[in-house]
Amino acid sequence: MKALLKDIEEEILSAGGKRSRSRAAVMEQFFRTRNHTTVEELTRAVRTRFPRIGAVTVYRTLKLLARMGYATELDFGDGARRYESSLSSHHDHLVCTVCGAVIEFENKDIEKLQDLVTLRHGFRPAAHRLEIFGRCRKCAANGAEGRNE
Amino acid sequence: MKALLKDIEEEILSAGGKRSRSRAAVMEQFFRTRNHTTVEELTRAVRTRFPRIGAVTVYRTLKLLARMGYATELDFGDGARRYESSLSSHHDHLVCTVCGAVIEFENKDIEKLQDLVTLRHGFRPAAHRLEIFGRCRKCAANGAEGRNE
DNA sequence: TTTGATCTTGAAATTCATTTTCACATTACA
DNA sequence: TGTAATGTGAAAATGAATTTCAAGATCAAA
Ligand SMILES: [Mn+2]
Ligand SMILES: [Mn+2]
Ligand SMILES: [Zn+2]
Ligand SMILES: [Zn+2]
Repeated sequence: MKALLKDIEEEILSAGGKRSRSRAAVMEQFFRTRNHTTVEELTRAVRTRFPRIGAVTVYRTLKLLARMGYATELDFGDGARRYESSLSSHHDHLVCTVCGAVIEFENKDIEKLQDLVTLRHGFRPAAHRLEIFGRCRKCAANGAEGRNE
Repeated sequence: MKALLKDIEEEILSAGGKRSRSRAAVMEQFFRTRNHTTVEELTRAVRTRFPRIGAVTVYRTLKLLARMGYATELDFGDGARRYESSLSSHHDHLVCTVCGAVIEFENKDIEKLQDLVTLRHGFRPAAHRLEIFGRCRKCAANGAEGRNE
């Protein structure tokens, strides 16, 4: 984690960037915070310790991390872009439309079938996303209704 | 197609709505137009014949069709919501990040594996989306680069 | 038909996430 | 240090989508 931040800083430096305390604070908070966070959430979290850091810097830092491959941009269709660290291996998501819970899963068989599909179409895949929306176990039991019902 | 529009009108009526020429024009254009269209595109198309129809009506009509189950909202991550008729059977998409081409595919095996995944998590799926981004055959041959490279 | 309650429309205003701008601060490096 | 480049944060701008509202259309009951 300490090493990770150091690596990223080095990479920024060798790309002509400079170090910055604000950015370091945002990055540290990001890798520490729960996954699938929004800019707004992360900004609030960072500000408890560094009240002067603006949301713009959070936007910029997350975009930078995404460009560098250390973060992945997500969109669960609720109006706010979400980010997750790309250190954990690739996975897809079950999104509960009632309580917002996000369950991660990984399924090699699905991925293999995807490769077959793209191959069949002469398509060179670069990325994919699979999101399944519905009710999590708890919310299904409650009989609660989601945001689209 | 004529019958479809009639059905939708009836359904709107019996739900307490009223007929409207503008909405009828938008709906007809929508089911006639190419798939995966944006509000902006559809508005332009409708306006060639009914110049007084505003974009707001197109927004409203598409939202209505989506709510009624006749249209599906899509998001290919390029900033504009897209819609497609939900009359054709369920399918997922390969999206070329170079030329914007969209290839539809359907894979029952993938869907079955998805059901296994949700079952395993006690998750009640209501909808899902699977999008694979990359280069279509033509753009891959060209060696062209996409919007994220 | 006329009436009047209700729905629909389109322009303008608003919202909201994100991006851009810009003056000032910070950093790297000689 | 000096200085050229990058980074910051507040405010302004952007842009898609939604809301508001006054005027227009539709429908069922008289
Ligand atoms: Mn995740
Ligand atoms: Mn499609
Ligand atoms: Zn839930
Ligand atoms: Zn292409």
